[in-house]
Amino acid sequence: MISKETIVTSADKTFLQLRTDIVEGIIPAGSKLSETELSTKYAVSRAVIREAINRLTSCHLVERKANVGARVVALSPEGLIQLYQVREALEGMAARLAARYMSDDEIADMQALLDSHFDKVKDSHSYYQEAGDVDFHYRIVTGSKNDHLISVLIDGLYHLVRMYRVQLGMAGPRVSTAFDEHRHIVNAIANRDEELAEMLMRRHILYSKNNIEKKLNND
Amino acid sequence: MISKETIVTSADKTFLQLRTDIVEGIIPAGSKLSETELSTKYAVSRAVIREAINRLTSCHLVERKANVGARVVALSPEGLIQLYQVREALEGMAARLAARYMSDDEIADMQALLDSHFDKVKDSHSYYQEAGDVDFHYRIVTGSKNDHLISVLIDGLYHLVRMYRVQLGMAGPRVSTAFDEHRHIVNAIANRDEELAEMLMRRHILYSKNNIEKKLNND
DNA sequence: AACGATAACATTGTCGACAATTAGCGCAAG
DNA sequence: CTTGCGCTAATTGTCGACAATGTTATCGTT
Repeated sequence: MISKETIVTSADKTFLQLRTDIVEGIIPAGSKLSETELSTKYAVSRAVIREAINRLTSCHLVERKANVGARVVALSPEGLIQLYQVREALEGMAARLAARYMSDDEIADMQALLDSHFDKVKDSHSYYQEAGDVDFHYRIVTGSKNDHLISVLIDGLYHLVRMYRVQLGMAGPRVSTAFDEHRHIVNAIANRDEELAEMLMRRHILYSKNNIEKKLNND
Repeated sequence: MISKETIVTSADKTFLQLRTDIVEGIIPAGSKLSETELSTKYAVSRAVIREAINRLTSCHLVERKANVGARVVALSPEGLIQLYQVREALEGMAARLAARYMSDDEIADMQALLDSHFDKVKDSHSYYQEAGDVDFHYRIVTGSKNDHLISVLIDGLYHLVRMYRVQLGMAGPRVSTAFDEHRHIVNAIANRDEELAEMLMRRHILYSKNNIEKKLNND
């Protein structure tokens, strides 16, 4: 995971900049990444561009072929499905481990977060609160205390998820139902019921996938 | 995943060399990786060493701090537990997807593989057949047809697993029991029973973890 | 006109040098 | 004796140039 203190080198900044530009679609999906071009555009040497691209490659945001170049990944229905398959496995396990390892204080904090989220949802009814959703999943993942889960999800998959959300323009509705699911998951964690926590999280992600697929087919 | 055709650049070779040297313990766990030192040792420029180290960082085989340097990861009981937690989630899902997506031919091949493995185990009784075990898990993972699962496991976690196996000197016994578990998993996949396949794979990995933990405590 | 070889171009891979940052050491002050 | 400051040495970060590879356009042949 990358905190603000770790952003020190020029390569760090360029990596983050490039990543948001790709996720937000400023650099289109599937487009070629020319090293020389980017180095002039971002005003850094080719070496730092190369390092940034290599890091993006390990996030699966770009693909690179030797002696040919790097391209931003292409978004596809199959890619989305595969992404959610992995999310289901990993976040399910994260919920299980969160039920095992989160401290009572952390759980209380998460419940408070959910309450404040509820107030916002209650007021502006149809407004999709992405930040709240993201916050919730972050807490579960970090609550697992598992470094692999944390890095794979937070440094890797979540950015891809966001890329799909932004570029295929899916900002739910599914607010109130998703909120109830969050509530149930937190309750299971508070009860230290690992089995149920994992099961509910997997269902939650499955529903989310089905919802997105439905939207994909209707367009 | 890296096939033989993709090993073309000097950085590729150096990366692979460094990786095996780390996994096999030739470069000790926890030791510092000096760029200049390695560049003379492997007879390449510092740039390719840096690229190799960066790739190893995304495999979680080394950790890097800005302006300080890179160290080989330290092996710890907690690290091993976390590793197997992720394996359980990912390989469980891989088995589920293998039951869904593997072709009948692929399944038949895997059954044949298991038969040949059985013959070898039957003859030399106490011999731990790591290659067979690795082969089996590879087939399941690739059978999932999920690029994320494939790359995270085969390019990443498996090398860490092997590093623990080699350096903590755990070459099972657990041959015959593990073999039976493999057989059951393949049967579930052949029956297209996703639920059972996932469950059996998760149990299989849990048992394996418990077995290793037991050996760790006895030393 | 179509195809293949070849040469010119553009892009990536590799290298050595310089700049920036950190770690270690010695010295002085409290 | 301990602590804090500053300097030196070593390591990492960044850069521009050169080498190797891939791509494209041109030209000649069939």
